[in-house]
Amino acid sequence: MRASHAKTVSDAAEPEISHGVMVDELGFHLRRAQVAAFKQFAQTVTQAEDITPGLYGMLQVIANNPGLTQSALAEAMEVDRSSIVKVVNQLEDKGLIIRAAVPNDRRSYSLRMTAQGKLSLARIEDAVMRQDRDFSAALTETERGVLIGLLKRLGK
Amino acid sequence: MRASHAKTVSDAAEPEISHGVMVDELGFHLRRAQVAAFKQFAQTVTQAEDITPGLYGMLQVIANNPGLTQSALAEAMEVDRSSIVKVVNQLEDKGLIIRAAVPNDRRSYSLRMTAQGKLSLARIEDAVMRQDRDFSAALTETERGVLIGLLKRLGK
DNA sequence: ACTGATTGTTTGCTAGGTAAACAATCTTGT
DNA sequence: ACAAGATTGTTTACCTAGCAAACAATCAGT
Repeated sequence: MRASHAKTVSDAAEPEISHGVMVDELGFHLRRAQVAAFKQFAQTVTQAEDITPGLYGMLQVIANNPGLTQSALAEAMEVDRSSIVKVVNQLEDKGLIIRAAVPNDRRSYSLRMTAQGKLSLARIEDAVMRQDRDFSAALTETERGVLIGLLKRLGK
Repeated sequence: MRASHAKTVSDAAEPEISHGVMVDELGFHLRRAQVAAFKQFAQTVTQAEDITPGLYGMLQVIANNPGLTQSALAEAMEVDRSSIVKVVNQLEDKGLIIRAAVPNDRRSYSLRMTAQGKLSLARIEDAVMRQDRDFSAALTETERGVLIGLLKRLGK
């Protein structure tokens, strides 16, 4: 039984690809949705504000936990300490944050938003909010809430 | 108002990191859930069957659309044609699929499962199903269905 | 038979992450 | 007080997964 060469029936150029049992897998749909969200983010927020989802997340954590150290940030974002370095470099190069000295510890840096960083984040937040709403435009407000609620309960 | 140095109140070592407005963003929770799913997949399926989520997806599409070409696979998976090459190489090296000749087109390959590939996929599917259920163990069957249904409607 | 499109591949690039080693610095046990 | 050990940020090397462009081989249409 051949699945290809369906063009004898109709000249519909659509592929009609089957995904088998994956349509019942949560992980599959999770990945699909996430990739789609990422792409849309890139085409809107990244385009306009030159910030990636990762950088945005870091920025929010810094903004909401002023003075935290790089190690704390790494732990909060669940990435390696060494991964943080280039991220912080980028944000500092953009003038959004600073590495401030920590009074009683000359090893670590205290991460803080700059004035410009706060202004930029406000603008970025706007763009992100718009994108986020756009992305879930097919859902009602209630459904959106349900979805977030369910996502929160995943993964132990 | 300082957010840090809470250790004067109690010696709870917990970080208590705030994520600000991100807790209301769908994209944030989507990413979190997906990363968690990926990690759990790596610790179970990849561990036991030496297959990544990406490879598994490819394998399913090949299994369910036998004879499709690399370009068709690329389009189905929404990745570049050139990205497919190493994936197909890996799957072929593992003996799971073969690049078969296409009768009237010497340019393209017809991708098909090997006998061993079919056996392996059956085992892998089992592991994936278990992982997928495990990952959503906190949800009822109904909730799981609702979640998948909502995810399907996202993204344009 | 030419022209143009398609297919698979290679090469070079990027983003994001890990792991190990390291110097500087802090902390702790005795 | 101080040696031993732990932490912090950094660098380096490595890995995966993706894109983009160039390319030879091959096919399709006129």
